[in-house]
Amino acid sequence: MRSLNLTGKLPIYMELADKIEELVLDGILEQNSQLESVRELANELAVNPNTIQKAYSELERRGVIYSLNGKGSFISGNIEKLRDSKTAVISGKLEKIVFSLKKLGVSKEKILTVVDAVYCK
Amino acid sequence: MRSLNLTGKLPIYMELADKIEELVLDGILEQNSQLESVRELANELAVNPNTIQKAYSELERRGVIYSLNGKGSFISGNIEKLRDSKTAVISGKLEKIVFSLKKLGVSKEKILTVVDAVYCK
Amino acid sequence: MRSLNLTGKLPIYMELADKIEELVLDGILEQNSQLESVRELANELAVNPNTIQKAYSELERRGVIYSLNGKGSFISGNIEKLRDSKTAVISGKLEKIVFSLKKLGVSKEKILTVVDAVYCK
Amino acid sequence: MRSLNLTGKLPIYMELADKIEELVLDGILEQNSQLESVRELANELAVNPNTIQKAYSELERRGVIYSLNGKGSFISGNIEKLRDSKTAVISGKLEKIVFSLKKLGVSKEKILTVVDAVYCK
DNA sequence: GTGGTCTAGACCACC
DNA sequence: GTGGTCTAGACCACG
Repeated sequence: MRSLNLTGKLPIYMELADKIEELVLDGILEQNSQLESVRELANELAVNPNTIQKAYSELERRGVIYSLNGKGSFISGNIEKLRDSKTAVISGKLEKIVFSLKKLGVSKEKILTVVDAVYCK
Repeated sequence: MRSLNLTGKLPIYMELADKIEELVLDGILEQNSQLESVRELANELAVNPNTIQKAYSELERRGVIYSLNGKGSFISGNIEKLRDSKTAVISGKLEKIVFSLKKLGVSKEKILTVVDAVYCK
Repeated sequence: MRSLNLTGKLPIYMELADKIEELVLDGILEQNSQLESVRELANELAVNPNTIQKAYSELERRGVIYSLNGKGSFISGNIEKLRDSKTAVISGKLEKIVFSLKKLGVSKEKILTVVDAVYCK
Repeated sequence: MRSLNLTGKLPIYMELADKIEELVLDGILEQNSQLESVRELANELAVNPNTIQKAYSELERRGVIYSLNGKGSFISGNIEKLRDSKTAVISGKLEKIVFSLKKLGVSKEKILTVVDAVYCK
């Protein structure tokens, strides 16, 4: 049985949604492939089906998955658009972070060092 | 009367604490100077005193302020340490952000462009 | 093999019924001609026979087709009446839509422009 | 005690959300005014609080209301944008409707008559 | 079997 | 007091 690795900072359904979204964006879950059913996953993770349902609803809202009544839930076939919008969001966060560091007196070179480090890892 | 400029994403006491911390780190509130009393500030901001109290507690926990029983709350005299720890925290966030962007297929050059843009602003 | 072009907003049996009704009203399926059997169509569309059955029931309910026990299902011979009732239904929807737009502050002229555009297309 | 006037076509939480949105767009509920609490409304309408919660979540997602933890839920202060997007959606529906009527052989003049009738009402 | 809705009742952080 | 999350268990339409 897989477990959830909860951070506890976010509600369960949100962490689950984020995790699945990440798997999709990383290409680990293939486009149009079927997800586990609400009940299956609820059973596996020892979580209430309603919570899984909420996670799936959130993912559908984000366009990460689509659900067919009576058939199941499936990974979206339109991931590029998703990836673009997510990139835009995270770039926004990057700007804020860099701005904060600048205000704290961190030099540009120091930041570039961090960026380099991550990219060489 | 000053107002709060709530973003609504965080609890009020947290936003208030963040704001005060920022004022301290920016040098606008001087070291060892006295903060307004809980009741004064609550009155000014039209906020429940409990909320102010919680914000002050949060700031004390972070080491941004210290409280003297019966005298009031004061800005910490050791801001450098504060600035360092905050820098460390934000650098950690920076790493995560950069890692996410790398996974999304964003090139290092694109990131450097964003960093440059912020530093030239 | 024909496929379904599912929109996903409606249940499959409903989308199928709508599509067949449209073919009838457009005169593509001729009056009193025989429809494919439930099993044939289910096979062609790779859909559960129950779903086809339900679509046919829906069409019979609407008066679009009629079924003869042991012989099969046939397009209704009285399409004009059908067209009239459908026109009435859609006109009702039109009224609601126009009323909504009026309440939203859209001028009559703006609506007429839209109507014109569709009719000149 | 107010009642719900359920149509039964949509889930309760959706009908409720639609109804409240309508009241907001009609200007009956004023901007930034406070809504009844989840529990109050649940009690009034004899519906489970979770259902009301879901309706409020839906409205927040649409930008019709905003919720402050521990304070309550409030009508959005930015209704114009809402009205515009809703107008766009309904205009799209109008096009589809008009197109259907055209295909059914309804003349443009007949449609204009209906539009006139609504606007003179 | 599937997703989705609803109820009942508990718990939490926040104000 | 408030909104929000979660569990447990039931019911429905759909395929």
